[in-house]
Amino acid sequence: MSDTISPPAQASPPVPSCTPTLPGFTCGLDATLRVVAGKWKPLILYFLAQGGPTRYGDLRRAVRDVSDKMLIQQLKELEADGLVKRTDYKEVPPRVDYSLTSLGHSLAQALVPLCSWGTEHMAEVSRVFAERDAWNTKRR
Amino acid sequence: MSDTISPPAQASPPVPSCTPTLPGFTCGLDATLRVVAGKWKPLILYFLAQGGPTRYGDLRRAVRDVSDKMLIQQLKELEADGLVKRTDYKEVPPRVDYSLTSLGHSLAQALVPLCSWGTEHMAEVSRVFAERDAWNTKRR
DNA sequence: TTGGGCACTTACCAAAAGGTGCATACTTGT
DNA sequence: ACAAGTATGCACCTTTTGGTAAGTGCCCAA
Repeated sequence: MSDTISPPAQASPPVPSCTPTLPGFTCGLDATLRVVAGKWKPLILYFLAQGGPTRYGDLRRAVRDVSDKMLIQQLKELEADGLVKRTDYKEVPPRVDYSLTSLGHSLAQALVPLCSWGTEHMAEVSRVFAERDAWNTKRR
Repeated sequence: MSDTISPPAQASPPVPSCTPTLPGFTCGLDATLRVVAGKWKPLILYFLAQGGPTRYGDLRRAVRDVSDKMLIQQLKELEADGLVKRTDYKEVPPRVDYSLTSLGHSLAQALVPLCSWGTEHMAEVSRVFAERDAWNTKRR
């Protein structure tokens, strides 16, 4: 047919196709993204993946810049999505801790390459963002 | 997975720590997320990773449900971030196509595990979302 | 001559996401 | 007595995000 079959002009292996399996999701990637969408979710997940069960206050201090409202909200969603487990010790000064479920753990694993990518290419990303921000602030 | 070396509650510690390397980013994961944030970006990236250079109209039709405004906007950002390359053929009926840069390709690779995760756990995710949506629509 | 496709651009709006700050009920430390 | 810490809840508000609809300039087909 067409002569345009100059194979992988790019050395990298082809990305496997993302087949739509269930209604409501265009593909697996889509499904994943809905679950990790949220400013702090991946960071929470990743943080929990590194340590064991973590108390709310510790989490709060670890994920700096997060507000109570946001942290609680995202934790609740993660819990509802079956990614984290909340343990309430019903004690007098409240004591609660959060840990990953096995599902949460598996997701955290899947995040590793993203994290690596970011680490490897952080310089480029940083530069690009600096430019964009500079341009934005100049314009505004 | 790691074999059963799980004496403590902390089972598998294969998640490497995400070290803050540059100012402005808490970690590599953070950096990555800023670049792929956006409702359509991962899908665009993933789609471009599967085929070669793609014309705007084709992309538009492929990523169904995306509006012109959104597609253009996200493409522009991806281009500004050095992930996609835009080629304008300056022809009479406009002809433009988009392809991934090597940086874009590497990011697409990093997305593969996320895609797989979603595919593998789509049933769980789907169920959880159905519940949540049902609950929301009842409440509203 | 009208209509459609191409690759956008713009103006306007609704919804969602996220932030601030106060309140709770109880305890411990000063 | 009072402040501070604990883990949240809630009301209010701003910012960000995404969607709709229209328009642009050009060409080709009917």
